[in-house]
Amino acid sequence: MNLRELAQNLGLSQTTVSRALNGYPEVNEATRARVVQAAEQHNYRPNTRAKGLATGRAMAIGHVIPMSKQHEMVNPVFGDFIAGAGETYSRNGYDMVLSLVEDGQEEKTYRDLRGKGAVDGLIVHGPKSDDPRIAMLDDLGVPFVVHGRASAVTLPYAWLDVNNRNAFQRATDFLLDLGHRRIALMNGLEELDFASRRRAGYHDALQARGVPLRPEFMHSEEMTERYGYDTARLLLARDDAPTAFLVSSMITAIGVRRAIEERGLKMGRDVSVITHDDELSYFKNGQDAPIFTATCSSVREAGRQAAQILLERIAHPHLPPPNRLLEAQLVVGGSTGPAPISAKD
Amino acid sequence: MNLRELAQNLGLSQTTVSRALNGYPEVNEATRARVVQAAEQHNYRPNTRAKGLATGRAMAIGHVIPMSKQHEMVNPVFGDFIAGAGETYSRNGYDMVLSLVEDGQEEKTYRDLRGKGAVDGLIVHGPKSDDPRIAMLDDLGVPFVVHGRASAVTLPYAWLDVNNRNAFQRATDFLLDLGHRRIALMNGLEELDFASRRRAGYHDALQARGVPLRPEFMHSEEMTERYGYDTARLLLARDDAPTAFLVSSMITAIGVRRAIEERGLKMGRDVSVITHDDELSYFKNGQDAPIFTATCSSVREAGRQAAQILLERIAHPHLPPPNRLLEAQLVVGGSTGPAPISAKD
DNA sequence: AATCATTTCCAAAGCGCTTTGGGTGGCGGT
DNA sequence: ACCGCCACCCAAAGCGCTTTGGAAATGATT
Repeated sequence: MNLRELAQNLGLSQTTVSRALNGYPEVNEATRARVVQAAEQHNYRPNTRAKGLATGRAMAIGHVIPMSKQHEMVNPVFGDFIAGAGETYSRNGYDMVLSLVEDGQEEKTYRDLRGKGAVDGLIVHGPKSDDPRIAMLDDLGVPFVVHGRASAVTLPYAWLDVNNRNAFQRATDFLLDLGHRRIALMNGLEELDFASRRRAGYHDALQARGVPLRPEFMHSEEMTERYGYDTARLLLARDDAPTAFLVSSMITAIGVRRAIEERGLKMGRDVSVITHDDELSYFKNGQDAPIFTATCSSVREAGRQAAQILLERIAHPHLPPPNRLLEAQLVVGGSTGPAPISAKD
Repeated sequence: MNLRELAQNLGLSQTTVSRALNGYPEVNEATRARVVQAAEQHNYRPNTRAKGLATGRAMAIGHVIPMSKQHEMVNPVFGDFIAGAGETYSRNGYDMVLSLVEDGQEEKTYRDLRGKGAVDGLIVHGPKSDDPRIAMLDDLGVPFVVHGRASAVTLPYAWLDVNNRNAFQRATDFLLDLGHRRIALMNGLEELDFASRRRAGYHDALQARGVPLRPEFMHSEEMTERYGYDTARLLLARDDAPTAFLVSSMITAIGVRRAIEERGLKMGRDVSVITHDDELSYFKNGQDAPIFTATCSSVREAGRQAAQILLERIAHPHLPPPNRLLEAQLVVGGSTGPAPISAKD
């Protein structure tokens, strides 16, 4: 059933039917009711492509998901981020189109999506500190919102980010207050902006207390469970093993926990762990008694808000690009405790 | 830059330019080369919506991701499944459109996507045993492929599934061979078809050896880490605690491990665990020395193949719907061992 | 030189919608 | 009775592409 047929059916012109359906005022309410009812009855849905052609809007948002080439890994937070964004989209009649692209090939994909007219706006995932995509998209003139920031990029752009630096600074402070001095940082890949900000927070906290930075305690990799396990295992085998771990992802923290327990140690007593927690749906950190002490920030909520910002940006492209900085909550769980006396130095 | 401008630029008609670009034979190779070069130079991309309108094909595939209402949870396997499917799509020039929908609302979304003409085909995720979507899509006449099966549906439809029953039967046999008799099953939600097939495999293996089924050892929930922990904790506190766990997801198995270790027991010695492993990218079960004994089947590969089947189905809708049954590998890791003597009954 | 088949190109219709720029009829006001 | 004004509706153009049904030019054949 298309518009023409529907109009014929009703003995009205396409114009009138279209206007009735789209809520224009210049159509009799009685007529509108008739039209709406007929549309419903015939299960009429305006063809997106035709509508898009006529209006010049795609009513779709593009998400380009980078995929690490080496590990063929897609970051698990995307699932929840997209779930959040999807809520906002569907409430506003937008579709979501997804492209999974190998690391570094993203530019072409953005250009394509835009060039083809497949999307009205884009969300940029996983920004690097000096991410070239931002300048490119700005240049292309397509509305976009970055999930995260690109510290080295100076031109204004819309972003939504967690205050990673502050979160990790506070977490480090918390460990220092507990008497820990040998604190390992198990970061994500530091080409990614969020990771370098977290490191900065860790740095600042240590330096403020005069605790020297030890490169052998600072690691940076893709945040798999195995990375957590392997690295923690090596570190715990040292004579001067860390008494605390600051970890960038729940999944990696689980690997760390495995290494701790394998060694016959108890997390929270012998070794402390703080992790960042994106509040992934299948990894809820326990609402009543959190397992991990964690810096918490819902990536799903981030998705919702980023999408909202993007839609506003599409509606008002001339407005200055908005920014939103979400603060993470430091939630105390069972994975932290005072540094063991023997380890104090 | 659109086709008209490009044609004007070249002093050719739109027809010729279109044909040159789309590889039709009736255009001089020299002309074609000129056209292709100009298109490249001007960064020309045909407008998808216009193209779609003209051809009647959307060049897009829809994925409707069900989202559990209660837990607001999106199944973590979707990320990897979609990554696999995405590879196939992009190789074939298809886009992927995603809708996240509350459990049970999926039908409307399918209808919408199809009615709007937004997609040429659909992948059905998370089928229930008697899933109404299949009959509906069949009725709508839209090509689709089910990831999994719906046991109670009799009409022929295209699906791709893991042999869950066989996998869990073999896993149970493996545990029985090791002397385990008290084997707990920690299944996913049994309204989902895969879960009921896994239970059937578990049943069959136990009954073949005359081991009675014990309802108190059979659990079925959404596969979170917490579910694994909570349930295993309760079970392990029993006098007749299970000596082995058969778990439906790696994430839940991690919760089980946590409960085991918290009790001061050692996984693989005191308590055995076998889990199904979808080979999620961030949870690789260790390539050298697998942590868990597991029934392995790459959900990413499933995505690739399901997408492939769908594209073939779109190309040849008249062919009988193909099915593909993937066998899971039983990989022996460190989480299983002989049943403790004391526990033999 | 005339005919015919190929090759190469083109004009125009059409995909299903929105939107511009009116038209028509009824009503109140003068 | 006339005018003007709404309220309601319509015909047709246009979005950017593909595709049908030729036409013109070229080369081969008689």
